[in-house]
Amino acid sequence: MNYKDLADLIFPDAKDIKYYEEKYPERNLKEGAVVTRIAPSPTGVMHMGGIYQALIAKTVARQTEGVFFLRIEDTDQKREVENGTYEIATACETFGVGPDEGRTANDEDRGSYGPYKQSLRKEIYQAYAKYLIEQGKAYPCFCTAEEIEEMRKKQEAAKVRPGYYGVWAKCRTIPIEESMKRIKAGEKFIVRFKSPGREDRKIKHHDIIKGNVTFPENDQDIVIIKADGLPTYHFAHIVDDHLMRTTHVIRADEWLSSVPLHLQLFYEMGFKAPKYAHIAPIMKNDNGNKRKLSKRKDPEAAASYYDKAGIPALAVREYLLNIANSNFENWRRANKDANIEDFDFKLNKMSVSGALFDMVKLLDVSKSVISKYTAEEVYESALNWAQKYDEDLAKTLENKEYALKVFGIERGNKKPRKDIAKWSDVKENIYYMYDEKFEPKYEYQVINEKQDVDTILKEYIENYYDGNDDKQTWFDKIKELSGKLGYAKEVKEFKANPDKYKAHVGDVSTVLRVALTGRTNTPDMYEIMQVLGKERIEARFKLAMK
RNA sequence: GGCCCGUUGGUCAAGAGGUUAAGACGCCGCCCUCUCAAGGCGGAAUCAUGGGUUCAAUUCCCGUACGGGUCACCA
Repeated sequence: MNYKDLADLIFPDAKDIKYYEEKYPERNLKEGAVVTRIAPSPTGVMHMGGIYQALIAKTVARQTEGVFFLRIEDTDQKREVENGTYEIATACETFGVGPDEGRTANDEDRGSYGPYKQSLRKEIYQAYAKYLIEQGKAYPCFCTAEEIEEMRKKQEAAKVRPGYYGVWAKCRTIPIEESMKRIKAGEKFIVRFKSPGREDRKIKHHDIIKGNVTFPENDQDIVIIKADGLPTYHFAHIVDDHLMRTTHVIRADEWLSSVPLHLQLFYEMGFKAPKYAHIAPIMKNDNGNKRKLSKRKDPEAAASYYDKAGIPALAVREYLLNIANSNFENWRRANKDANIEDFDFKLNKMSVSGALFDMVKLLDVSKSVISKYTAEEVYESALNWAQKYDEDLAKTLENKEYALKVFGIERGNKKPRKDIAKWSDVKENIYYMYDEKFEPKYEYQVINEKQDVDTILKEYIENYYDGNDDKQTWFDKIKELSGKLGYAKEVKEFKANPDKYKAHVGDVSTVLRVALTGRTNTPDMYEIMQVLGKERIEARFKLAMK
């Protein structure tokens, strides 16, 4: 009786690992190409942190002409949620961080290193577990949950480290014959890794982001195959990232402390370990306390939140890049029109500690991003968003030709407008340009007497407005009108001699603006008038004079 | 609690043994201007703390406090 017999008894049908080693050969990539991945669990909606991770992993892969893939980690079937894979895959696509290969939204594989869903890889894990058992590096453990619990209590009472290690690892020393007998008798078991580590020895590790860290060696005989035959995260990570030929594991820093275990596992399997980059999570200020964005407590943790709000995916990516590499914004100022793909992202420039999520800044980034859009792009994006989330807006936008004119106001020139931060802002920004949506609100600030207002409006439309005027002429006429009615033609002139005039040209303009749009703040009034046309201007003035 | 990691304005942060300690968001003021959004200019605001090492420490070392992570048949 030897380890081989034990291994055969436990996994009689498992293939030799050579089969998989040959099936998933080294990737044929150019020198220095990086293979990265995201490996989320389908346990609910996609988290912002997941998008962040995906963006970073994808960026690094792209920079080196490598590969970025998506693997679904569904080894905990209790926590799995329906449509989990779909949620993850579509969120990646909508935020522009879709993988080169991996599991797709319709639960299929794309790429030749699959399956990319762990529950479908059961036999692979078992083959590798068998390989370990054959070498005496893993063993069956018959301890029940109750026994483990009892052991933990004893350890607590004795004030020693909890866990399954050293003398506490009861099943580690069971003779092969006995193990086999118990298995044949139908006793339940799981498979544990036989750790060669010693807690009193240190292991040094260089993390790309965290830098040099020193840990005690792992000495825990962790579970590698659970009662349901599926692997634990640790074991799946080793097998998958080896077989999928991942070169850089970029993951949340909650994993940092299991690096000693992972390194040990890679070593004992005879695999080359990947490089690690542990990302600090995105935080939130919760009543003065900094904590991780929480899927459960924070609506803004869900990736879908940003889609619903109408923040462009590009803005989200820019903001995230901002958090990731703080020199991004300096680069952005120097390269205003450059593609974010051209930014030289550096993993090792990422912050070691988590950044507080700053919605205000995101919105500022978003404003800049949208300001660079053409009217056509604004239209398409806004319409797209409206069709998903705002029927009324979508209907309003049906007339594309007109909508393009509206979105074209102060856009496309050197200093484009920066007033839309998210598509849900659009309504408020354009509705007054639609007669059926226009809601008059006649609050004229300085010039308030109805008679004065009416005179301005009447005079202007009858004797001054001409749709063919260029902007300068157009404004000169408003000045002229102002002068005629006893208002200062220049604001400065008014300020110098406030007693000489009733008001100034700015106030006259305000009257026109309010009558026209129902608001005191609008984009350039000349352009607004151009879009509305004389008839509609007149109609609105008449309404105001009623 | 053990083990890891961290702490520069309100926020994101650059930075180096000697600096007027970058820049961005936000805030305030001014300018521009027909009003806003912008844009331009300027302002307030930061090296957690105690002890070393040093001619010199925010930067290096040790302690303290605070924050984060982790200690599962969850990932």
